[in-house]
Amino acid sequence: MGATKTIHFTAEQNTLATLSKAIGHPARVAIIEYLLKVNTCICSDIVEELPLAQPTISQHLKELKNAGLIKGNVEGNAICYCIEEAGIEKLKNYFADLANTLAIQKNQCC
Amino acid sequence: MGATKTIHFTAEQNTLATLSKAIGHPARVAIIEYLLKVNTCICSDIVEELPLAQPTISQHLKELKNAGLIKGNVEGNAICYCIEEAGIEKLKNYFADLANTLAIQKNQCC
DNA sequence: TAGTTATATTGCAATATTACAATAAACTTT
DNA sequence: AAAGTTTATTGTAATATTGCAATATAACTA
Repeated sequence: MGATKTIHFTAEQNTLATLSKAIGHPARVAIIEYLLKVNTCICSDIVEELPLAQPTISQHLKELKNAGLIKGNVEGNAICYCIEEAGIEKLKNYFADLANTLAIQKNQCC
Repeated sequence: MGATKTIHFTAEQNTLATLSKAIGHPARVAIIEYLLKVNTCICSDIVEELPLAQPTISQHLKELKNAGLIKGNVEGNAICYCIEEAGIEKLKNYFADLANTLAIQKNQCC
């Protein structure tokens, strides 16, 4: 055993889990925040910015890309990464709905 | 190596990563959604609901509790679990702010 | 073309996560 | 008290993640 039993859950549940998991690491939070800060999308000065080795950051970028939270365009010999709005939007909406439903129910428990 | 280098990141980044990581598993998404659905907070009929063994679910509940996404009250020999609004609220706000900043910047890249 | 720059891949070690059977702990009911 | 119910813990196996050095790949520059 040891592998997540994705088959048993809905596509929506798996999608949200994948997105959340992708942000579930401080380095990846830092990458997203850096991309947001520099606005104009920057390649890997991120390596300069974070206390991690280049291969490690490359790996984190790959995970964020796979999850649909960032996208990358080749630009000369560099790669221009930036935030993929759709992914952030999904997370925003999910938690907004969740919080909203909770508020309506007035959390009448415990 | 292999352990996350939490020390190098801000408390906010680590907090968000912890919260996100906690939802980063479909079973835990399913648990949150079940707790939301039944409203009145239910103990572990969750075991009946999910295709996972009782110890596995107990473990997932523990992680959600540690992350601050659910809370549990002892009620006789059972435990009444329910959603911890504060945790959901943090996630909601974070992603709302993120999406908002993105919208303002018009995502002018790539 | 040789050198430089930017990024990805590979291989590996350390650690964490996921899942479950078996068992324990704590309370309820009979 | 004995039996049942509910949840947590322990131990263990399988798998995944994190991180990096070394190396590869690709494009640009001189």
